[in-house]
Amino acid sequence: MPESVNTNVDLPAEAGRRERKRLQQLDHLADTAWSLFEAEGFESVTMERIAAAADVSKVTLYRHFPVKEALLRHVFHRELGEAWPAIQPELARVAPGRERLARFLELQAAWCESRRTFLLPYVRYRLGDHRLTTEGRERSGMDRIFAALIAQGQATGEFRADLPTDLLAMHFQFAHLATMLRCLGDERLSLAAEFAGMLDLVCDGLGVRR
Amino acid sequence: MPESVNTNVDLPAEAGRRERKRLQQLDHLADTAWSLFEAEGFESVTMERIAAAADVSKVTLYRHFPVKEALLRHVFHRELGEAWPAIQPELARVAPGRERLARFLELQAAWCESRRTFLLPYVRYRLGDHRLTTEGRERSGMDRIFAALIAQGQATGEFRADLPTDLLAMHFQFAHLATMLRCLGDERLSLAAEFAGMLDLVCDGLGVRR
DNA sequence: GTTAATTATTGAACGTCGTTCACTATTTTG
DNA sequence: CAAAATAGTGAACGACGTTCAATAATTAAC
Repeated sequence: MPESVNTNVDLPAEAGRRERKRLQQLDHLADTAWSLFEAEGFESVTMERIAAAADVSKVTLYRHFPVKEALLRHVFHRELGEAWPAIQPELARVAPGRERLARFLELQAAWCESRRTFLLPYVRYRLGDHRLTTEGRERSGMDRIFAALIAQGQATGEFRADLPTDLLAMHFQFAHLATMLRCLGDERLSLAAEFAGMLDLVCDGLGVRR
Repeated sequence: MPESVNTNVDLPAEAGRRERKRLQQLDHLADTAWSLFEAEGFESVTMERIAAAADVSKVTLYRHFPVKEALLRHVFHRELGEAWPAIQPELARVAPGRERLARFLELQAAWCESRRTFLLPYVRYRLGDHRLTTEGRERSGMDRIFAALIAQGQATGEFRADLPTDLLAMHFQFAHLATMLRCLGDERLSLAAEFAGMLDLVCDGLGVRR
């Protein structure tokens, strides 16, 4: 009896006109950047050209996206938000905890393959990001999802509850990013397989099971 | 009866005069940079000023250290090499595997505290580094030590041997760096305590022990 | 021991990054 | 409507990291 997955990715929460304009400005800038990235590659495109293509001052672009990688983050985060309605029922089909995490990673692996070209700068960016470790701050979509899925496993007693969910989620996310980094550096590795191995290692641990 | 710990940190392996000069050039540049960092902080010091202070062209500096963080890496790595003779017998006193890893992390925590100021840029740099995931390449001192300590645990049967040592070491190092990042962002956290928690989590895993 | 190939170093110039500043326009609040 | 907060602009700036042609030192080959 699969209850609600409950991982609220994002709620726009309609505010004033200024906020609305800001959000569509974010989308406009990210869309412009993305088409340039696809046409010429991430490295080749400069912030100045993105600003020019979006018909916006460089300062304005930097105000919204302090570094180029943040544009990738916006696109990816938005894609996740759009795909979420389809993912959620898929997750609800399997048992919470480890099995559900595994299912999510499978879906994620497929998406990653389709974005492989632009994933490396994004992963590097996320790894160096403070937000991965600081609690309470605005977290990425992925972060919230991992935390929710892990909390479900804790609720069923499958995962240990003697450590805070956020700490477990942080470690899981680092293992996740590490695995992505590993696969991106070696074409021969399959993300799906490496994700499965990672989940096994993170759940069972380094030590042998007694 | 503690056998040899066997984690060969570095062997100079005396080569020609050119290599010898190169190595002392590395030390000279790193020493110059380090004294500037201590006097004015890591962020404030530019590569140009380091080059000037070392009486060397900017191009020469960049040839040896492609980014500023690599200077930190050189200093830290050298410090580890110098401290290693004192660390090794200390590790040999306790059982291999988890206990020895714990002891190493304790010693490391103390060293980290003394370098806290300059640790953040270093950790970020290492996280984004490809070498953390690619196999076979020249690895950092820490990487080699973790791999050796884990291999010892595998040899005694305490750690699982169904996955390659290098993969376990990679995950351990990411958990290690993640924990450091976490502590550096929150003054209230004690590195020693968080390292202990990390080891517990990595060894026992996310799942509850049956 | 002279020659040839490799490697280290240099200065100058360049493009990009990301920031600063003073200024204008728009939206929001009271 | 006035005051305050928020977006946007252009120009300039310091720093990053790279490129280039040219010179000096080391190593290898004949």
